[in-house]
Amino acid sequence: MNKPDTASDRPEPPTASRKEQQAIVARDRIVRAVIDCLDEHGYAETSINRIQERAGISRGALTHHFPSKEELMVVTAERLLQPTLVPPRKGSRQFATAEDRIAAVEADIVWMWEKLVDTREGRALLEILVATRTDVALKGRISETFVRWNRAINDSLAANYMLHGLAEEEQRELWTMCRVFLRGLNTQSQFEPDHHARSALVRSFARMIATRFV
Amino acid sequence: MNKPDTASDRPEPPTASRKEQQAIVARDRIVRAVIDCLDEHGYAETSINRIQERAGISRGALTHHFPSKEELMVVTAERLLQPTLVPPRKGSRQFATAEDRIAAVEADIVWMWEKLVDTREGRALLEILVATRTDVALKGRISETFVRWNRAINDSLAANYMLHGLAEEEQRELWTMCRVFLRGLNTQSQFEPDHHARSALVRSFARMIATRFV
DNA sequence: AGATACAGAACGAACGTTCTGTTTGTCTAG
DNA sequence: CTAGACAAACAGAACGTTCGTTCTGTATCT
Repeated sequence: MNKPDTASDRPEPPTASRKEQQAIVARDRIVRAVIDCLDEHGYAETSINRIQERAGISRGALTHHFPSKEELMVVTAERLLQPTLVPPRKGSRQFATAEDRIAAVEADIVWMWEKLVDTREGRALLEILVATRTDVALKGRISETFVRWNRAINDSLAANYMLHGLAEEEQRELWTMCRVFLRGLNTQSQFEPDHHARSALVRSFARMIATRFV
Repeated sequence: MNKPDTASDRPEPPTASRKEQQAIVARDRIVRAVIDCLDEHGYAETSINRIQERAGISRGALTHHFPSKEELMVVTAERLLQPTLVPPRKGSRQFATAEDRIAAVEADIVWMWEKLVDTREGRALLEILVATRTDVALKGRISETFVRWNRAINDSLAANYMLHGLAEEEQRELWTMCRVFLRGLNTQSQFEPDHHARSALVRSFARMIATRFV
């Protein structure tokens, strides 16, 4: 994306020209509209018409930036995955006591639920995820992205909480369980409409997982 | 499916007439086709045309038994939920030692994954579940069914493993975590295509949960 | 006879894509 | 500095297809 410009000579900064900036803004509006539509209406009811209407742009502009619906979903999926790679708290951390570590892990799991999963973006991603399972064209385009993301976030999380007494493989497994659980929780509202009950479930689960970090 | 006919005489059993039986068979074929389509093509691509083709019946027959697509999904959802209410092993159980109970819980969680969740039916249910989140008409028809099912299965599971040393509320919470986790695992194949790795994750999770049953 | 099971044509609406214009920055020759 | 060619950004009509529903008609069982 960005050129690795050295500081020395920079006649042209990575400044986007007016036209480029215009395009970036438009694409952003569109992707934002896709996310909103996926959250509010689900994958099956997220049509080009609806996206166009939501984004407040013309049909021509939409098809200009995204020639096909598949392209739209691929870009949106990548946009949704990208910010979740940032670790909950910046930098690697040192913990004085085991309790400190447990409390930190527990808090971060709750944070993931509230800020990453139980959000418009989290629900939109789930819609794409479920749709990708059966859409071969979509799968061919983004399945590799999903796999890479999975590895990246595993490494990122493990590095942040690295514990010498516990096998690295087991720590990765625990974090994977977290992601799987939180994703499943996004469908639990059908069975348990009470939002507070689901929050309590997250906390219980977080505590259970955290205590496994010896 | 099969009548439990005893060989002797049965003058007026709840025997369905020929026409009724015909209808039952047809409806069954259709629901079966819906489940297959949901598993193979997802909710968005499960059209009336496809269902009709898959079931091998005419358009008229389909609309006769199910006047609308919504009706089709409601009936299918109920059909999918019903068998999962059966406890993994019949009858209430007594456990001599704590290890026995742990092993039993662990085995049953793996059983749930293999026989209920990681199946055509499990994936089809997930499709309906996700679609129901945003489809208000569908939600209005079956959301109550989902809530009732959740209560029923909670009671069923808790009754089967009732442990006096552990608060009932906590046991229900653990079983809920199981269902949420397994449901989430059905979307994990996008990130972790290796089926064996997911099986290993189920076993690790099952062991973790089981050991919580003190 | 009358209801039920089935068959298939016909419906308008909405889908995603493709196409032809029009406007608007960008870049370059003079 | 500017005229003008050119490409990108945008607008919207039109495409053929498929969607779910409605309908008229026929066969079969009660």
